[in-house]
Amino acid sequence: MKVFQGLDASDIRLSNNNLLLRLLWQHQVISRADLARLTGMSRPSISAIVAEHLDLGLISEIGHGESSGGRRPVLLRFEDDAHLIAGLDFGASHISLMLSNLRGQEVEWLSVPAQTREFPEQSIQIAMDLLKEGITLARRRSRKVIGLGIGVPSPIYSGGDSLSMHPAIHPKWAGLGLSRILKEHVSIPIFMENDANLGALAELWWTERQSRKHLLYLKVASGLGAGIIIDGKIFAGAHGLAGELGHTFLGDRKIDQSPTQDNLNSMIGINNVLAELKVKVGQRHPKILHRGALLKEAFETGDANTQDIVRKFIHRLALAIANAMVSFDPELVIVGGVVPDLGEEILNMLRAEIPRHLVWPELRSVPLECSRFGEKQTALGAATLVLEKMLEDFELFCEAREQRVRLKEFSLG
Amino acid sequence: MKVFQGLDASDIRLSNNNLLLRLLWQHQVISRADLARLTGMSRPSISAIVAEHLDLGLISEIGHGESSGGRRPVLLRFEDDAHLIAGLDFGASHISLMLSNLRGQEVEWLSVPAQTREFPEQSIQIAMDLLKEGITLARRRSRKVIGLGIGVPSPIYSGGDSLSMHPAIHPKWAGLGLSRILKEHVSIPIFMENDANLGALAELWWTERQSRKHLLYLKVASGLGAGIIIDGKIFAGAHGLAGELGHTFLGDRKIDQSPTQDNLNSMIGINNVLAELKVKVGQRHPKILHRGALLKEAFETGDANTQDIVRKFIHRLALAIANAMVSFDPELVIVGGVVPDLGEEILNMLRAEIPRHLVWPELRSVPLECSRFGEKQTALGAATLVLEKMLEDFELFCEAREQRVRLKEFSLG
DNA sequence: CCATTTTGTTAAATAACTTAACAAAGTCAG
DNA sequence: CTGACTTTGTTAAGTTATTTAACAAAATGG
Repeated sequence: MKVFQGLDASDIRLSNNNLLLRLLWQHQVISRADLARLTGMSRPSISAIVAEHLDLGLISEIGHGESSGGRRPVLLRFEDDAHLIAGLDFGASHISLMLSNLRGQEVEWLSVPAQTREFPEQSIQIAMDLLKEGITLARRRSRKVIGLGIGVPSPIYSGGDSLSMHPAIHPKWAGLGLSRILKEHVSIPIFMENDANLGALAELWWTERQSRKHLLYLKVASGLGAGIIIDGKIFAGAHGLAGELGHTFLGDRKIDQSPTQDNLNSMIGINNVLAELKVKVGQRHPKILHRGALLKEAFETGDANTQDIVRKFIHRLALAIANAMVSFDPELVIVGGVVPDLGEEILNMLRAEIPRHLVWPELRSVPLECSRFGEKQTALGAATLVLEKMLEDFELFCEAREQRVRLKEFSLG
Repeated sequence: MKVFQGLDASDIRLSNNNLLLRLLWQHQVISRADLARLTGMSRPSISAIVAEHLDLGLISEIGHGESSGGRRPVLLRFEDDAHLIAGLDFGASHISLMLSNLRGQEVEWLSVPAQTREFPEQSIQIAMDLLKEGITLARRRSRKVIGLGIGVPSPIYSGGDSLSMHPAIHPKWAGLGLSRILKEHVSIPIFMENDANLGALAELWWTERQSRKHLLYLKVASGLGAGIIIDGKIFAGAHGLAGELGHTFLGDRKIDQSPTQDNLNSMIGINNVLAELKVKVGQRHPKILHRGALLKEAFETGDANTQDIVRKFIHRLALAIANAMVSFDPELVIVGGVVPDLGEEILNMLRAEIPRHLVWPELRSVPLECSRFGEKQTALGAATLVLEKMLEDFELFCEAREQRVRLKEFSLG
């Protein structure tokens, strides 16, 4: 119904308000006169809106800029540290919380080992505790946490009034409405997304790529997941399943095979590859993300057979990436998960093979880069998701004034 | 730069103007009072905007509706036949022109055999002639053609100031800026798109599916192409290559194979399948689209070996569709090209196999339907593209008042 | 040092919407 | 059949956000 809503004068103010906030954020420091030039709006209007933002403390006047032949402009600065954002990551082996400022800069980092897939209740308890600690830390800095982003290693499942892990791959989470449970205990805006999509979002926002409209992020870990950015936004599909490339097939598959066999998750998943290499995963690499180094080591020190297995892995990954590129036609491909730890030699094999599977010149010259945030990728992406929503609709800032945290009351069963 | 433009009062009017036009179009017949309720706008505002549309002749008052306990409402009707739209299809074997009204209803249909891939200049000449004839026919009905949509069997290539066929797969079209050439001779708004995307658009708009946000259209003809609708809009990717699924790979591909071998185009393309079946394609089936019937016939009358080949074809197609579904996560899948002519038996084989490759329950219950517009699919989609643009930005209607057609002057080299 | 430029503000004008009031045209109970 | 009530569409006045025009403050520069 909202779609068919007519606009009135106050909607203009809302829209222009958000526009100026975005521009102030983007430019960090800018004058009213420049804002007027940038937007085509008149200086009186700019002044009126800027006054509101000054009142709210999101920007401040920091003195004068250089004259360009007349009166010197007053410089406005976006206050990156006005508030904090929480990014929560339900990883495979850890639950982590990042507190970031409004520029995606890490302020606090907390991480606790946890088997999220196996122990949902315990995981939620850990998340609550982390959140509580994060809010305490924020308070110590006299800052408020204005929003919470949550990353999960699963497509987002919309069950009833809540978002949660997908029961098809997280059966023990079935019936646990994660977003609802958290909402009952934290009264700030909450957003939830798949980890690969958040990884893509982090790359889009924090590595000089905000101008890219279409971006493909491939996370190779225990399986293969894609984060898809279309028109600068996460694309999740009709049921949150878009980009679940681990559940696609490459080989000459038999009709009677189960869809959990022989898919890209099993062909490309790092644990399967390490198992095939008979590499023991010891205490040295408790985090899946760090198992790329094991593969690198095996390749560098192994015999011909070992190298063949690695080559086969890279071959399949190259095919999967080429296929995904033709499907989504991105401007940039970023590979995350274990890939950044594979080392230059293996990476160059990958970079060399992909174009061999592409007919289109445009795609052959699409850059392939490594993700840069390691184990913090998802948490940072989760914080970024909150920031994105807030720069989009500034009213959320205003609503999120008073947060009551009642974490102590939490207990399941 | 336009992105950062601030809004002012006249933008509200523009937006509300378009909103009402869309609603009038959707409802076909509706009163001012209902429009006010639907949009949340006040009745005086509605009246003011409706008056403008009445002036332009896009709607008319057609009497009174039923009373709901008070004064009877004046009913407004969208005038579907106020203008005509041209949809031009550069097919593999034919060039066709559809004139449609503003409801996607066919008014004229012209089609001429042509080898577009081989003879670009001749094809353009044919298209010009068709367009000229179409405009003449429109004039005879005292109607104006207010926009031209063009469908091409190629990704759209943006070279310089023009859109054209992609030179990588249409080498003879290299350097021919199709949209520019046509723009020089027809002074109405022109839009161009890939045929699979237009097929998807036609399905979205004209078969009670306008509420679907994400839709996947798969055209199986000489190759495999996907039309992708995301959020109700065509998704073409960064270089117009999104959904070129014929250039992805399924089998256990060798690293040194060329990307033009062993891809889905060759595995699923109808001509290759018919060749494997040793079916002679005679005069009976000059159009690729109609070769589905040959496959059906072969399956129904053939020996075990023949049936196996058809089964293998369906198996591969099922895998390709399942993979595409996991990638794009649509609400609905529509198969076009030769598939609608394969008959119920083969279609049921396809419908039965796809869910076997899907883990996600949501995807297993996504409907698979056949496209319904046959050889007119692309031309209808092209006309639809124009309509979409115009309902989105009504100003295009106003600009397209005076069309000067100088088709006679056209000649290449 | 004075004319010119640039910036930011104040005051009046403009454009689109809203609300309030009203007339027209209908329903419905008694 | 009549009078109270409802619904629709219009007119007039009020609101909100914008714009333009005018101006003051502050800097440049010959």
